[in-house]
Amino acid sequence: MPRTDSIEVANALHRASIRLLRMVRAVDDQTGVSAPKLSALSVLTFGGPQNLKTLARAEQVTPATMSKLVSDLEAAGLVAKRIDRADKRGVRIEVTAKGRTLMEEGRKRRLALLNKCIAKLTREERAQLAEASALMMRLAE
Amino acid sequence: MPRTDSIEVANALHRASIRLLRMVRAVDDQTGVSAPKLSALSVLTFGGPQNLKTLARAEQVTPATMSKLVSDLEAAGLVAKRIDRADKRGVRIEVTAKGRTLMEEGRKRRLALLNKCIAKLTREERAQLAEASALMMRLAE
DNA sequence: TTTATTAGTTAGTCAAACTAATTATCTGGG
DNA sequence: CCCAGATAATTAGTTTGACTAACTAATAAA
Repeated sequence: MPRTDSIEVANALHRASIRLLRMVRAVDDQTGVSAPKLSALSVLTFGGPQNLKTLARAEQVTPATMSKLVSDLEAAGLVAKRIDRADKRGVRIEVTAKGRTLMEEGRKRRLALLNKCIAKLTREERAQLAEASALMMRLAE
Repeated sequence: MPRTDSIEVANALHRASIRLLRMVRAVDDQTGVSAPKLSALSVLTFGGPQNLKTLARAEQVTPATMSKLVSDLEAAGLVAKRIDRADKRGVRIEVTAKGRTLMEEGRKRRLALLNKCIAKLTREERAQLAEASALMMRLAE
């Protein structure tokens, strides 16, 4: 039975989170695209086309930082930029077919990894983790 | 009732982990010491004095990277280095009193944050998170 | 219509990661 | 016993991603 006082729970969660993210990153590295770029690409894939400022805020970086990430993604052919017709200062950034393919391959790789670990858990344990995720989101609100 | 298939659980955990670490980092930033340095300091505090190679492995960085982190920590008076008597190639790195104080203050700040969130959970929810942490560690083995 | 604001980019800086090369020390096989 | 090779740490140099500040271009407001 694990300890349930705040500080112990927090430390355990902290360590576990670090480990988990490290494992996922190892798989994502295989795409050849860095984590910050992959993350931005993911936002564009699942959140749809958007302008630079919105994307920067979603990723919690400055517009200047995002500008560079996006221009690198564009050079790699993973996103396309187009000037916003309504406001010519703005750009509309969207994922290309190549970008989508890369994301899909990443998803497959991640799934392959999962079949080697999460699948080993029982249905009950998976449910436990799913509920814990919801609690963690509530915590960090 | 959250979904329990692998890919959904994994995505939920991934997002939750990112959020949680981001929240903790905001507090740790107040120490004025960067996350990588703070992490190394933590290993030294709880794992005791050790040589550079061991510390580098614990933090999963190259000895070259750790060498710089440690020399910065030394310049800040948070750790002390001493040549190993048994093997003069090696150094013994240990936390100073100042380093311990900083860690302790960090712990207090983190606790203060926790009293504003984890404490809001019920005893049962905390137990749930504690068990989930253990599962996450098993996942990432 | 002039002034202020907003969107994005560019330039320059910094920290932290890496690899490769260097220095100093240790160790084992002839 | 001693030298060749291994090992510990550091140093040099590069890359990436973060920042701020300064800039251009376009829009909004006075």
